[in-house]
Amino acid sequence: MANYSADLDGVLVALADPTRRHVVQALGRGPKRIGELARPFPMTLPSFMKHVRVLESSGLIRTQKSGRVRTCTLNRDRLALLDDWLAEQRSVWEARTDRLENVVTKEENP
Amino acid sequence: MANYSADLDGVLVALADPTRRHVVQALGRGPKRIGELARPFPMTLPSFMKHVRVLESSGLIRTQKSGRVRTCTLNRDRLALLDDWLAEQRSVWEARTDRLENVVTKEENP
DNA sequence: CGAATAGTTAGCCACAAGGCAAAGTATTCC
DNA sequence: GGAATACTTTGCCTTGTGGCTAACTATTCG
Repeated sequence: MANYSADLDGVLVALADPTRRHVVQALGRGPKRIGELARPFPMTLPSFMKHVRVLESSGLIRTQKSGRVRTCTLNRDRLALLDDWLAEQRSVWEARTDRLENVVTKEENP
Repeated sequence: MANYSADLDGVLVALADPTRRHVVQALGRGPKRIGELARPFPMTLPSFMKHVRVLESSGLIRTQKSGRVRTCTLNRDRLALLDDWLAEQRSVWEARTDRLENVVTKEENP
């Protein structure tokens, strides 16, 4: 589990920005170099690089430099953290729904 | 669909904070009044209220005042936006995996 | 070698986010 | 009616985020 909450926090902070979500989506189609990734966005390269670093430090992507080119890859495992959290929430309110149904049942058959 | 991206943005921004995630989790167990919700957190009420407003404007919770008490309720539909986005990502990279498998297959049977 | 390419570093700026204290407004209780 | 309760509003402060320009450091191509 290794600090689930802090990790989840990083992932959510990273995804709470449209540019970064677009990058995640683009990388879903396969690895890309920085320049290629940056092209669609109306911002300078240094600004774009900040987003890349946020994504990298959240663990959502990995990057690797070979020669003068840096290539980015999506790390799908990290998105599972979100799945897990959502599942947890669902389990919380399903438990509650069950309790409510018990109440209703008891009222129906007193 | 009504501006899916902006809505998703609001939801993710709201969830990208541990305090607000805890509130969502607490409300999963049922509606609660502001004071009750705020109690576990080491911050003043005005600060806490800012979080409540962020959650409310993201649509993740609804609030309603009766007398001097404001009650908060979780709006589960909003979490579905996240489910949808995750499903979309999965479909993107599953499509890619399929393409890769085609390549492998072609290489195996040239 | 020299020029073009691909990032990177450094430094700056504006504004949003998250926190506080203090004072204000309804409600509700005695 | 007066005191206690349950938020609300105001105003302020610090830090973090996202963006820019300009200058710098490799690589690679001709």
